Amino acid sequence: MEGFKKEEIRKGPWKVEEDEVLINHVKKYGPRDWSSIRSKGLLQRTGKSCRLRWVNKLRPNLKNGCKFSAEEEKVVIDLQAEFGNKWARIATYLPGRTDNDVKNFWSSRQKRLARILQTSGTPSSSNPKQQKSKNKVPVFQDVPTSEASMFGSLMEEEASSKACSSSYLENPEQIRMMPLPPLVKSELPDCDANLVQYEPFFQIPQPQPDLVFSPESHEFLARLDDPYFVNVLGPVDAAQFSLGPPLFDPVSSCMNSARDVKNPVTPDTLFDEFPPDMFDHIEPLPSPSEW
DNA sequence: AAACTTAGCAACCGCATCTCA
DNA sequence: GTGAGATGCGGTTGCTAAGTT
Repeated sequence: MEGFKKEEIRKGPWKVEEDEVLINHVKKYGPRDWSSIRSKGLLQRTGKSCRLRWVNKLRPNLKNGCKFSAEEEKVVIDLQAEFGNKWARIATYLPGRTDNDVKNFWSSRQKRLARILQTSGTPSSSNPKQQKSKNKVPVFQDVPTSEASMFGSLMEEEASSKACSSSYLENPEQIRMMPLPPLVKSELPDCDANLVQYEPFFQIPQPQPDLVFSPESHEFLARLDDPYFVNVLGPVDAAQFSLGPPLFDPVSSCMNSARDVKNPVTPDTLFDEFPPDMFDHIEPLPSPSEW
């Protein structure tokens, strides 16, 4: 029985003792030879599992338990637009974040967005109470992934930039014109104290009782089912969002305060294609500090 | 207070790529 | 050149805490 147990591969949550063993292994041999941990009988975990645990939780200097700051959010959004779902690559621009962190962050964000989309697409259910429940998170089944992803970014950025000023996405001129709100230190306990977030300073108009989409909005929503949606919109591709080193240094940017957002190289121009009342009825999103 | 929903996170799985004998 | 094992990556799942009804 004992021998049988030793053959078993343990799965599920890691115990503190297991973490200690893993840490000791890394101290001795470095972050490699993961499979030898099991073959030596140190842990009943696969090499893959050990590596994942180390990379995602035990590695030094991880920002565990710290929510994404507005700046980190911006970096993820920008780099996702440029690289696509290359989470590991994106994570290299975010000190202390893992690909898993980025992936989870993006996934949550997309779900939120999908809900907003669904809500906004059904004007008849403008009752907020109805909207909050019953809304199974829709997957973008009718919209090809790339389009859904792209649209996802943009939709929410528009909403969040108004709702919580998470970082950017008003056009540069507007940003320059905007009186800066008072800065508040993030109150998240484990976070980098240097990270500063804005208090919300935009207000989204409350939903109208009888919401009516403009003809432009109807046309736009109809396009969501069009597999060639992106083509319809014109030359919108990742390259357009490219930030390029001269304009943007994600590493330093994410370590600086939100005040330093001065390179609004964003998909703003794309919004020119959107009907102006497209987002009028969207409820404000909570600021990132409230997630 | 209980039931239900949602968001966030940790971990697993399968596939791709790399390394090395 | 090739095959096996190790490693890396992205997608997905399942659990839990918090919020809502």
